[in-house]
Amino acid sequence: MRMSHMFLRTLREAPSGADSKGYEYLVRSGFISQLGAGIFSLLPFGTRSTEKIKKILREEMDRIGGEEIEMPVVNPADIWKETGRYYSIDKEMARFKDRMNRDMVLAMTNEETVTALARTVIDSYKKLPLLVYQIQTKFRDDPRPRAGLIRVREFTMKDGYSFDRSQEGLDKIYRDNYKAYFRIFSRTGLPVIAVASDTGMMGGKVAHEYMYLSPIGEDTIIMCPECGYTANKQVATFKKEIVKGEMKPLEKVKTPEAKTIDELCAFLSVKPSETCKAVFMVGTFIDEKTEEESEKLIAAFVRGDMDVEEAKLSHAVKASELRPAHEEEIRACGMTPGFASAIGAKGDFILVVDDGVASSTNLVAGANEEGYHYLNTNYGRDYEGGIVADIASAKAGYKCPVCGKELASSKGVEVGNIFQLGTRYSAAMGATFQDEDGKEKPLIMGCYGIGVGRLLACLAEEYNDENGLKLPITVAPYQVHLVSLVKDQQIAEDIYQKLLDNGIEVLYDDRKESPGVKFADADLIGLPIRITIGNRSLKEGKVEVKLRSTGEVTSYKLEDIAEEVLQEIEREVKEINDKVVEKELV
RNA sequence: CGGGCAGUAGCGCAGGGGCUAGCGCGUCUGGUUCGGGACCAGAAGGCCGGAGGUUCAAAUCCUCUCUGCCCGACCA
Repeated sequence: MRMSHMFLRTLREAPSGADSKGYEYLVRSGFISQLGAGIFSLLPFGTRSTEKIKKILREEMDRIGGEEIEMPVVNPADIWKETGRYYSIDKEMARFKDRMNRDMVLAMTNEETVTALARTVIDSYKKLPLLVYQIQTKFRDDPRPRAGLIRVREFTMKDGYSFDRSQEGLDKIYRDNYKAYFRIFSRTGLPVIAVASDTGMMGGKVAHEYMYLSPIGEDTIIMCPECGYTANKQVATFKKEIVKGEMKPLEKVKTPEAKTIDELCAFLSVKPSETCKAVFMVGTFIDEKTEEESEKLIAAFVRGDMDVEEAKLSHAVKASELRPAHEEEIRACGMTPGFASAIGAKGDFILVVDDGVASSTNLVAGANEEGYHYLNTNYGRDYEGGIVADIASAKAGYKCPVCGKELASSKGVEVGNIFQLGTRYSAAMGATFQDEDGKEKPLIMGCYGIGVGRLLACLAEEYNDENGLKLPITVAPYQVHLVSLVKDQQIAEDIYQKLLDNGIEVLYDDRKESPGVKFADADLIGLPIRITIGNRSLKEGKVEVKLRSTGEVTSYKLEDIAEEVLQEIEREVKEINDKVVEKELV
């Protein structure tokens, strides 16, 4: 491609609001352009890089037996009503009516669509397992897009769906995808880790997220440097140190002005781990049959030295949504904010007790009376019932649930996820197959997603320096940047042609610009191999080759240039392929 | 959805009641340069986000509204 006629404008200054280097360079070098909040155009460079990522996705999905399909973005709402997600997903899904006044949605993911397809295509166990995937546009009306391409509203996603007849079959295809994902990310050059994750709106049980560890990430990952345990903070567990002793008699004490755990501990001279903390939320529940929404107060109790993890709590009570409770709602159930416990509570609420509280003895807790606390409260003796579950937040410094060593935490960007869906969708939509025993059974499904734009954003974040991008050769928009500094265009034209004839992807800077401008742009765009044609080396019949990754410069004879470049391309591709990660799910 | 900030030339910004709205970069013309964002001369380009109001006079003050960014709630 000749730069003199490209649909491109490089920027000297950072766009306002660019908070990360990766995003800044993607805009400045002309990969992407913003149209609205969380809505971007891909310019030629962005499109080419994206296409390379898609090619890797296709190769790796095909490798594990995937078949590419393309499903519609616009869906009739009916199928979303069948699974109930039309009601359970809030404003994040764009909805509209067509001219006949029919309810329509923009499919933000395609479980419903693919299940509707499976209904018509799959009838016998003999066809199973099946794996289909697509690379398609998604629109999710995120309330808060941010950080360039990291969190957007419209994006391209590779979403795959598997169908099988047994859990064992699902386990296998899930493992295949798990492995394929590591190959995909490592072929693009992005370092990722897989972490156990929350299933969120997808439903289902087993799930993993692929995380690119970076401070620009919004997810928190808990990991054990010792044994390798990793999990998203939303589901991470940890070893709770339980203080167990002889149960002592309940005792009410005056604790004026001790509304917080800190104040309480200071006043009574106890440790936070010897207290019990109340957190009140109101959950929204949807009746699966009538689809009616109702709200209910949730009183959650964790030990004073821990915090409630909302995702865990939400799972424990099976709520579709949680919000903080108002004071009146708490009082209506006989509990006193600031001095609350479940002892003496009444009315219709859901009690959730962290297992760390349930198994501890003699905790200090509120007496549900302004200015009073109880000493020596014990679950099972002073109050009982409700749900006992792990609802506490894991933190760095806590003990690893596996090996007991100290946990660490890191920020990460979720670039991919895989879910075992089970029969959540097939059962709701009647997507069945006839099994060997002649019986109709719901298909057992899995789904597998990778955000293509987000992946590019992470790569830009991982590969840059003070001058611009330096994407790996497997995802760079072109392989070679040919920069001509000499007046006689013919020499450059000849080399350009020669490189093209050898099947090399060349960006040819044929613009009438000063050397400084050309070099600055070349650094900014950061193609892996730069060929400079200048009088300095031309005198000796040579041109210079500079590698973006290392800065290494070598001169080659004019007649050898295509050959040398081909070798360098091969070397760089091999370097990445040698590092392809083959990782099995354990 | 709450809290904060901002919309002025293609991009980055200044100007905060007064006469023709500026600067840097970019763009166009001509010339000189030509290995790290060159120089000289000339030029084009703005209903100052939108709608109402106050005023003799509004980019500037007031009200409403739209849009974007940051923090939080939220989110794959």
